[in-house]
Amino acid sequence: MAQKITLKDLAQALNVSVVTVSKALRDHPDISQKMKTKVKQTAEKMGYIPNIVARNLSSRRTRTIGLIVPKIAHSFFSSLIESVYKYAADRNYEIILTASQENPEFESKHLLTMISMRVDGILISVTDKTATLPLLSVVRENRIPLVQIDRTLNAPFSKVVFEDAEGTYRAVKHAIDLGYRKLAFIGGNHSLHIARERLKGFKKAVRESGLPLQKTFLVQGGFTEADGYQAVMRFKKSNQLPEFIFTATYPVALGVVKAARELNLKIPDDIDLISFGGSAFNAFITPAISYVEQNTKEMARLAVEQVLREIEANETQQPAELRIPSELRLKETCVKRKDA
Amino acid sequence: MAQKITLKDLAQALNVSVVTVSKALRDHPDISQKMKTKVKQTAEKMGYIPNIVARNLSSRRTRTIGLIVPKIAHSFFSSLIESVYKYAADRNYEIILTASQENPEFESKHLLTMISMRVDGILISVTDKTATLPLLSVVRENRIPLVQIDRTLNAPFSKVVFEDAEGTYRAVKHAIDLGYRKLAFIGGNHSLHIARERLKGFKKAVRESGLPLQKTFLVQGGFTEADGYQAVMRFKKSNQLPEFIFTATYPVALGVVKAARELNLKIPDDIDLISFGGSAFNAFITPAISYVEQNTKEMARLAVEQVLREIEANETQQPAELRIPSELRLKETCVKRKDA
DNA sequence: AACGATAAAGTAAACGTTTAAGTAAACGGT
DNA sequence: ACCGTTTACTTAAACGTTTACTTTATCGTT
Repeated sequence: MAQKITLKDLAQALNVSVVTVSKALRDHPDISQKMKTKVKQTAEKMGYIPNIVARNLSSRRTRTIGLIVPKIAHSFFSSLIESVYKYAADRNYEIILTASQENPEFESKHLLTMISMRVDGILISVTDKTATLPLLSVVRENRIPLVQIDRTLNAPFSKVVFEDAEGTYRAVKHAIDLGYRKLAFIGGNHSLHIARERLKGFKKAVRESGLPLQKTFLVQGGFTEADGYQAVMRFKKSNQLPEFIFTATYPVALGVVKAARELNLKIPDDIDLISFGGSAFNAFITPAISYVEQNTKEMARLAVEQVLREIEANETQQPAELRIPSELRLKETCVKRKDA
Repeated sequence: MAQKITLKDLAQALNVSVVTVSKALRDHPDISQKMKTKVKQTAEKMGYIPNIVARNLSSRRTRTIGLIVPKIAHSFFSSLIESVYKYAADRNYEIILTASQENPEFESKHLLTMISMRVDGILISVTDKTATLPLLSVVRENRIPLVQIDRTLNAPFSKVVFEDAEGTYRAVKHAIDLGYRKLAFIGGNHSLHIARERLKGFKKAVRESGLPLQKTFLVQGGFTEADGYQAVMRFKKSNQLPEFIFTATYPVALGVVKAARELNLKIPDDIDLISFGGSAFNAFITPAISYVEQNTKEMARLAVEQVLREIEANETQQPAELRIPSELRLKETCVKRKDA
């Protein structure tokens, strides 16, 4: 077999029109059962493989969803991605994945590529530095359904988020109940909803307990291991160590662990810790970090469902905001009373 | 802006032909500098976004590489994927990623989808159960460049692999030098090159030392945490515990750790361990597992380069086999003499 | 026996590009 | 002044589908 078989080749072999073949293969009601089986048989026999590119151009849809995430090799995102793929596959959609590498420039470039590729919808979780995303207006103008996941901006698109404030509040309250008084928060860029919400939950818990909010203990930065590491190192330098740290992500928590080891601070005895989000590896880490659970599977499910709902609705919908409860999972940090 | 701007719209606005616009935007030498800037300006002004689907159909190439892996949320694969994306981006290629979920059926389905999408080339790392991949003949007939990565089959396509036998050999030899005598190997399906090679390296080290090869200590299975866990549990049940285990992957090693904890066996004192492949989290795990390093970045680089070489060559090439040295990284397992 | 309805096909056009093959004007060398 | 080249553009066709519309034959009703 030298050349690719096309509908035309099948049509010639069967002595029918191209459209008949096309319809037969798609089980269109126009075609008789007899013809359908005949067409399908010869398609099989001749090794016909449909050209999806041509189909996409002709039908003006691609059955494809673009997925833009900041990182792939990252426990939260890799499991989120995995689940998005699964739910999309269930609905017969393909996923085009790109990683912005926490770089807003790449992010914009990839978003443009997605539009160029004519994806039917977009799922995006922005970088930890993204303040605005000007291309969103292009997305809007072209009426491409877009759903923001977890790391969201203040923009008129649907969102799927965790109960960030509530989850953080409960975790910090738990720490206060254990007797901690010097509480720190290591979080992210304030243009992101999750950074603001998690901080809000933190502040609420502290205020409610009548404790002071120490400015130097509220760290604003990125969401990476390096951010956690640097924050602790700065605490140390200024000779002001907190008793408890809430980290806005699991990688930040690992950075804290790393810094603590280098500084010879014992966790949980010298510094205790809870993070927003866990990891498949957490059970193997000593001490296993207590965390606010992020149900990535559920998040993926809701996001895929929402974007497909918007794709399949003909008119533009009101943006939805879907919230996933986040429960505290106590492991080996933050489990005993400070003075025990 | 209601409708998408096309080349035709630009051509009308500029009063030139569609082809002139197309060529101008692509910096084709046919077009004068003056016209190029004029076209580009109005394209910018009118918010033109190229339709990649139409381009792909017309040009019969997609500048896209299909990447099929068994798993995404897996330390080895997620970093491999991340690097593949980077190197592809450097060369202006897009990646279409799918995960077979260690399921050969999905794998075949995805491979067919890739062909349907007319990717220019394919990178594949097969599942831990794949024995043959019949669609490879279709890939061959259609002259689609395909490069196998890490988990390879015996098929006439280029491969990028680690020095599996050598790396394993050195690790096991190291264990023997430390005084271990009861050595086990937990590996994968023998239809995979890496399973055979790693086992070969293991056997070579054992034989060279004049030690016996115990059949019950050579476990053939999958590459997951569950496989490692079950293997140890079976060792225990048969009352035959090895002193040292070499695991063919890092997840298998984690399974061993998990089983050891449940059985109250101390690592490295009761059972010692080296795995093929590490993880970004390894430094946080106690004890940090010693491992044979897999340089995923280099593997990705070679794979992307090789597939692009084959894409850009007009005729079919002789399959290449690229091998990446694998060094032993000693961490906290397998570092002290057995009788110390 | 005539009629509209239905079933099962076919024809024409379109999707938005690129590639290949012209064409007309300007240019340069002898 | 002539002719071959080069420059800068245009025209025509193709990529492989799908969608919208049309045609023809068949069938059950009255």
